[in-house]
Amino acid sequence: MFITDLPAASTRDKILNAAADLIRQRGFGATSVADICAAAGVTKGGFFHYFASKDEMGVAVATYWQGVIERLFAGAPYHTVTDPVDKLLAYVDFRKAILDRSIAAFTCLVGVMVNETYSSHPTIRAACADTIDGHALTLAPVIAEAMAARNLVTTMTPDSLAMFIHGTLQGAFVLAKAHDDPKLAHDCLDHLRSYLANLFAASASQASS
Amino acid sequence: MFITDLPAASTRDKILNAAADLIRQRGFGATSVADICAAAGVTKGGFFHYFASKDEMGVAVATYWQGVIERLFAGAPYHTVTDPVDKLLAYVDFRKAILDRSIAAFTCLVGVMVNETYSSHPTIRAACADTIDGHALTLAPVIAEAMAARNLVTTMTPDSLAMFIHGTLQGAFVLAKAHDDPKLAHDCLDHLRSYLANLFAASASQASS
DNA sequence: TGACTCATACCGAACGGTTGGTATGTTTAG
DNA sequence: CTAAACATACCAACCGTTCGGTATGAGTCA
Repeated sequence: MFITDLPAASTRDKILNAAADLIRQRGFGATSVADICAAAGVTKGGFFHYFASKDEMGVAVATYWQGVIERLFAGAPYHTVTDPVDKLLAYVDFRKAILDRSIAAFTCLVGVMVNETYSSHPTIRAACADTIDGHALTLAPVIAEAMAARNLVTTMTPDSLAMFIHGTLQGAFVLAKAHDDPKLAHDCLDHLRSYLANLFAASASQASS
Repeated sequence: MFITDLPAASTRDKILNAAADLIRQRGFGATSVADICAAAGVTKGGFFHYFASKDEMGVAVATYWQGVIERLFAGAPYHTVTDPVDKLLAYVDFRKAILDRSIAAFTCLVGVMVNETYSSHPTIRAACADTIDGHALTLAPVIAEAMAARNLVTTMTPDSLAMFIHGTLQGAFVLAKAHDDPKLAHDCLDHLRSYLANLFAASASQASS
């Protein structure tokens, strides 16, 4: 979604919301602080009252973004699914459902930012990494449960699969942007779903106990 | 690789090489034409002799990049593999082998550019899409062969799987950048490999004729 | 051969606009 | 009254772009 649409509590949040939306459309370097101020309904004085520099604000949005997606996924239906494998698939289904918005609205902020900053702005890069991990690794426990439930014997770790899922998501976003069409992303998630389904279904036959 | 290391035939290519390397590190918006000129050993006058604007040069690099990866993959060992399934897996192995360079050196130019330009520079976006498709869809025929060879019955199309593979690659790059560590990318490609292996192995049992 | 023309390749100073950032207010809340 | 929360005005640096210029070389004609 466009988080600008949400009611923003503080001025700081208003700035962060506007920045996140603009950066997702144009990237970090191409959005000026003047643009952000205009979108947030604040002047530069207000901006630099809360952030010492544009870069510092960059790490702030990356961190802020973690809270945004936390709220977005908190009420998602996959949480009510009991079987861990089904819950994992329901997570993918939820991500698919989100794709029914405009590209700029379902795309990942930190995925965009990290491309521009990973070598020149280490602090922003680190904040992006934390945000990605913070959400991605919430899947690790349900993956671990799923492995146990299906007696999956493998060298693969739950963390690694959780990161793969989110890597695939990031890649799906890139393809959708390149073609200006969410269909590519849908197809990618279908493949991801089928990978997960096969992974846990195949081992189900060799499960016993 | 850093394509700047390659011997550049023309001045135009020198500019394009320098631009590609810089953009992969900092992004399109953050690399100035002055930076590009300095890296290419050309002055601004020379730059604008070949390109009417920075944007026009953006679509030029995106197109130029297609030739670069064509040359990179032309001599890759996976071409000599005869069995289509093995060839597909060998392709993934080759992509894994490439990850043994610095992040800026194995990362995808158009994947970076499309993030910053998909909504504001339609022509650059389109050029990026063409470049991605141009390489990704070279896998479609071998996937089609693999499906035929293993009697795979599915609604999935070769094109869709080819795009999924490259979506996964793009996502792997994002994760590697976020953590400043190619290990994440390696893990992603391992999962991708296992998806492909299972996909074509599972149907082998139900293959006959 | 040599003078003249013309096109291409490239240089580098300069321009107007924009950028991130600052210095200095003025307003508001406690 | 004080301090935080903003607004206004402004600056130096940098941005993409322009443009007058030069160097080189190929083509033409006598």
